[in-house]
Amino acid sequence: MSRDRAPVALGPLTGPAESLADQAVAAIRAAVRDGTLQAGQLYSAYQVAGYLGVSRSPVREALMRLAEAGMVRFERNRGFRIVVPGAADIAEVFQLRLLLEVPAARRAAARPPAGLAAGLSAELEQMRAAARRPDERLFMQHDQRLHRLILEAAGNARLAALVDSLRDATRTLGASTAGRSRGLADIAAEHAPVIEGIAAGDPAAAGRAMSRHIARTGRLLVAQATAAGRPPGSLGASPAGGPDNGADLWAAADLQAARK
Amino acid sequence: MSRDRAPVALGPLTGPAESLADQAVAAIRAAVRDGTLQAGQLYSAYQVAGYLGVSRSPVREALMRLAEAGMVRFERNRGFRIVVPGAADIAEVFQLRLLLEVPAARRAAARPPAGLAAGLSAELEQMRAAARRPDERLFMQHDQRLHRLILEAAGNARLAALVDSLRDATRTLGASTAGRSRGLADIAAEHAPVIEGIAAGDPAAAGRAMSRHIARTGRLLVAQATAAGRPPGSLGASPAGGPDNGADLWAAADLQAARK
DNA sequence: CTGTCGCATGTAGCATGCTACATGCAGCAT
DNA sequence: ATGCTGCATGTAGCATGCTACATGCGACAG
Repeated sequence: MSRDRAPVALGPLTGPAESLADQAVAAIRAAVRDGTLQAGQLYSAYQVAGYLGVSRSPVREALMRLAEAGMVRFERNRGFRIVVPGAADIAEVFQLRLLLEVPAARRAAARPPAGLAAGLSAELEQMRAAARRPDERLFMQHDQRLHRLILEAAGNARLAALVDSLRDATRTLGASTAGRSRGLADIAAEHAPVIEGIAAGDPAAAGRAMSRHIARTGRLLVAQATAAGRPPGSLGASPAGGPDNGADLWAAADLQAARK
Repeated sequence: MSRDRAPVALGPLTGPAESLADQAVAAIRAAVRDGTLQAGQLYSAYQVAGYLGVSRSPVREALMRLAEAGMVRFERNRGFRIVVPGAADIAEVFQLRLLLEVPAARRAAARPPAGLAAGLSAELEQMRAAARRPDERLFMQHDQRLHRLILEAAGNARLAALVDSLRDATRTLGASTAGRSRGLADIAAEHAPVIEGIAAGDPAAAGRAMSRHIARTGRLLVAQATAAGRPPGSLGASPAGGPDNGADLWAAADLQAARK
């Protein structure tokens, strides 16, 4: 090493921490949120590329990632479509979220990192504020952040990433549920006992509360999808499924059995 | 509709059910299994494309999917590397498998589809046969099939796909554990109580057996990765992790708590 | 002998060209 | 009128061209 040289401490620049494909993913997610890309409608990677001012490659890559998450679906030589998850899809996603997020909440309560409870309370407060406006987009944003804090506290990065991916599959549902805005405050309230359980270091309570919250949300969305059928005319991919669709989120029942 | 025409019933050809990218994924997985692509070594999409006789596009796509599963890692402007999972990675994967496969086993036992028990027994027999040879590759193949049968029986397609993806991340470990071939019969034996539990329609027993099996495997691999350090000189990406690495697969302990 | 620099080499990432194919619609036979 | 057929249109998927950059190595200054 050289002798005298001003020691410079610079972040390694992180490189292009955000490749065009990453940006495209974010842009498409945003476009779906605000309705620029409507669910059920057929689009092409061509137009999206032009719309974003980049070539088709990164757009295609972004779409493929989202397709793997179940948010979009490719139709060979036709285009791609924003997927409206059917009741069966919603049930699957929420079954998985139960399996993953409930233990995460327990873990977070058992070994809460410093400052976790404070961060959670802050997010909850933001959710309540957003519910009062009401601003559903903002609400969902803080909801996601709250859940993410818990998942990260569980200390398993893959778990957090997985749940993020699962949320993508049901992302179209949040914005499309008009008239449900009245329930935002209720949804926020469901998070309170989770936070209390974590703050109190009570894994069982935190897990129970999280289980209730997710199961309730899942049941509501499944029922909504089942009842509404296909209101606008979009076709929700409902592969198989059968009549006992969702099986009332068997994981919830499964957890009950395990807790016996 | 026309009047008289022989009604022909042909499968819709499934289209190119196997795109080049899909084939590339399979080929790369196989190459990793049989050592054509060595873990820790640096390769490029260029050479793989030539090796497979296709262009870089589908190869890149395949690599990106595998990267998302954690099997390979891209290094900007350098190439890609078959990831040797560190102890922390292994712990994460097996935590998740516990969270997902244990409930799946319970569900399969609670609602066993027709013929499931028979199929499971057949796979187990194949595993035993492979253990006697011993043929580790064949063994692992039937092991995966057995697990997949259970996951599919749980009736959640995403769950099955997820676990498949998780297996990719630890795929390099199976073939590299020389001298462990003696334990193949033991591993096969661990599956027996799972099958019995499912056949008997006893969810609790099936779940317990599956939990033991996965936790044991995970602990073994974590210990192996921790002890061996880095034998050949390959660098296993061990981001953070700390000393309490793996935390003995907290999910296992978490399940104990839940079963209280 | 040691540390630094410049260059050749090779890659990921992005842009763009090319092909087979799925669909919609007009024209035609019936 | 009605159902089939051929073609124009537009897309996914694959192949290929292009650029910035990360690294290894050898020349060279100190």
